[in-house]
Amino acid sequence: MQQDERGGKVTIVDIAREAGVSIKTVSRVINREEGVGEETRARVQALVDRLCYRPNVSARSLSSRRSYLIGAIFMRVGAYHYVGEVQVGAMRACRRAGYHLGVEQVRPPEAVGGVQGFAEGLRDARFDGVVLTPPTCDDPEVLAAVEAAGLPYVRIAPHREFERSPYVFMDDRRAAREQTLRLWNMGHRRIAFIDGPADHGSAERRRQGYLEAMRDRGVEPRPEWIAKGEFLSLSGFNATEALLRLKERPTAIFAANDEMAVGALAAAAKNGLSVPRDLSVVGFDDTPAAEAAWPRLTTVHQPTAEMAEAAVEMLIDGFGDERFRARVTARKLGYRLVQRDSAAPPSA
Amino acid sequence: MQQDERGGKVTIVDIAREAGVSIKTVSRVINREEGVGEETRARVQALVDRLCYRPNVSARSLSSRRSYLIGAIFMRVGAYHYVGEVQVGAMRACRRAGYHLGVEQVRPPEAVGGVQGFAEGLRDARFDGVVLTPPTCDDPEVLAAVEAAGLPYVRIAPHREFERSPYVFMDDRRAAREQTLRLWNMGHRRIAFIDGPADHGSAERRRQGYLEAMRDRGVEPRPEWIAKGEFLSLSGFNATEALLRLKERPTAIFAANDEMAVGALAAAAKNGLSVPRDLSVVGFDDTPAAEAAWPRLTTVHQPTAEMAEAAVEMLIDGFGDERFRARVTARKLGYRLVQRDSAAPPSA
DNA sequence: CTGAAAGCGCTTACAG
DNA sequence: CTGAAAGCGCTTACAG
Repeated sequence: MQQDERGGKVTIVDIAREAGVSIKTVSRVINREEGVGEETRARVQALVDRLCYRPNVSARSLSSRRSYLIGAIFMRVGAYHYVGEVQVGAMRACRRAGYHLGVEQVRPPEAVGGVQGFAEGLRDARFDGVVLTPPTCDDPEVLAAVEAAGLPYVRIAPHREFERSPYVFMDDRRAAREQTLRLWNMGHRRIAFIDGPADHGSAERRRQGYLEAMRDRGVEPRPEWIAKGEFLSLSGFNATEALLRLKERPTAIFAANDEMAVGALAAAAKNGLSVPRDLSVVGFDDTPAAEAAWPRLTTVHQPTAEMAEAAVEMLIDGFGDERFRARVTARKLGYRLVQRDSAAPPSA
Repeated sequence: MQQDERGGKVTIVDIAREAGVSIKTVSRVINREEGVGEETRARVQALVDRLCYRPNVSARSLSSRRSYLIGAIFMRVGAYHYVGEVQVGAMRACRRAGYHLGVEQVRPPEAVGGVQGFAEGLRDARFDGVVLTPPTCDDPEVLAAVEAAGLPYVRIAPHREFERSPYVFMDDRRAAREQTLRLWNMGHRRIAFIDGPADHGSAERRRQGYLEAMRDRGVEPRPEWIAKGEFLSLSGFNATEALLRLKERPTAIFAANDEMAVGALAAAAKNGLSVPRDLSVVGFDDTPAAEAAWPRLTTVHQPTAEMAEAAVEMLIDGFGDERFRARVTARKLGYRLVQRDSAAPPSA
């Protein structure tokens, strides 16, 4: 029982010797392969349990050419709540399949180094595959680096080149359309939109949904109703201040994400407007901030963790498949309108 | 140049053959070991560059017993902005040293599975060492699991057993004391405190700093001035509503973190109070939410990314050292009071 | 300054 | 149903 004490030192050879079988048979048992006698299997398994045997992952990786490591790729890891949600979902799927999760960051275009450092890191990160989160999923340099490294990948919510890889998505455009119509149906006619950053496809899709809804109702939104935003709360604040300075104020503001909607709430407070009485504000994503805001934010629930979970699942499922890249697949997850307290019919 | 095209297929043997040296010499060059002739080194290095040779990490791990993987351990990955900041700092340190970052989650005590699943995952996550973030850094079961796995570890902001491992910290108590005195010096006397969850040592240290400051000034805070909180915005909201219902309202609220302070701001708005005119609110951490709140939040800057960076550095530096656990070290990082707009002298 | 040998702990490919 | 052999691509320990 010395092996026990030296922790992790037990090898397949020890088990084989004790069980009186070859290492190949032990290998079969731990990998749950077929074709092992019932009695043999039980004897080996008992030894494995008793000696707390754990396969050495590096050895397994070396001979099988698999690392059992999945990479999640982010830009701006520190900035968004999104990152944590993605990791929660990705870890769920990893754990189920015996994989582990690694994290890599692509420096944003404005930073020095940029994609260069990422490409180098990717080579010795030894991932079996990676999941690309927005906006890296639409970045040509990132895609080129991942493909050059020969890594299978699944994209989360890509905006372009849908044939280029499997991906997971939800219908942002349709959700934004419904979100807009909800305001319309309350009686709002001057509905403004706070846009997201140019490199985030979701912002564009949500803007399109907004435009589509308005046009469906016969209204061409004025250019000044669409304010620039950066998906950060402060940008929502500034955008709202600008919107409130218009001669004909909007009666409702649709922010392309919750963070900006929270900023909009703050700007309303600063300007002495009571939400939703004087101004309706709605968001998108349904982050914890939406629930915690005052008034609580009417928004759209995006199943972020579930999307990441599905992406990792697709990735792992595809590992058996030679033609992974060719076998184009997509998984669509549903959204849900969340009705809270920040939107109401316009007064007067 | 066939090897080039098959990407990553170039091995140390290929380089050795081309260079006319042994694989051991190639190994020396790629690991920058001493004792290689200048000309030999140059010749080998040129080949490495030309053939885009990258060492196979699994092979290296198997023979050297190092994975070049660092694990960051979290509880509630999805909940806090903190998680992203830690990862940013940890990745900085990893990248400098040629390491990569993996993420593991400990299910909170309330979840099924709990530490059990974590301990198992840890065994085949093959980390060379881990960084424990609050509150995992004070969880006896987590510490036991990490030590049982034989992993070196560094804790971030632990609350107990400082001799048990190296750690990184900042002086929460002192910072909270200063934060409280800042309110005192503005003229506030009824200063309330919103506490954090019981398993977060930082909440306790901040509460102690608050109490210390008040007692220094000869005031024993009434029990009802200390409200329960969970570090989440909604709990700050609820705590503030309760505080505002007291017969003798506090004139200032110190929330143990920014998220709760933002919730406090929302509760003030709901109750028709203008901050800071009718109520001062201050936070702790200096997250992006603090800058984005309205009014912008007066808070304390905690160098989260830097603390994580330092922790990973200490971990990697210690790998050479046999007596890592024995060589107790700690690194202290500084905080910074951040003056914004949510605190002012009490009116009247 | 350089190298030959052994070995890390598994899986693959094949044989029976 | 089971096993012997080879090999994955490096580093370690040793020799000269």
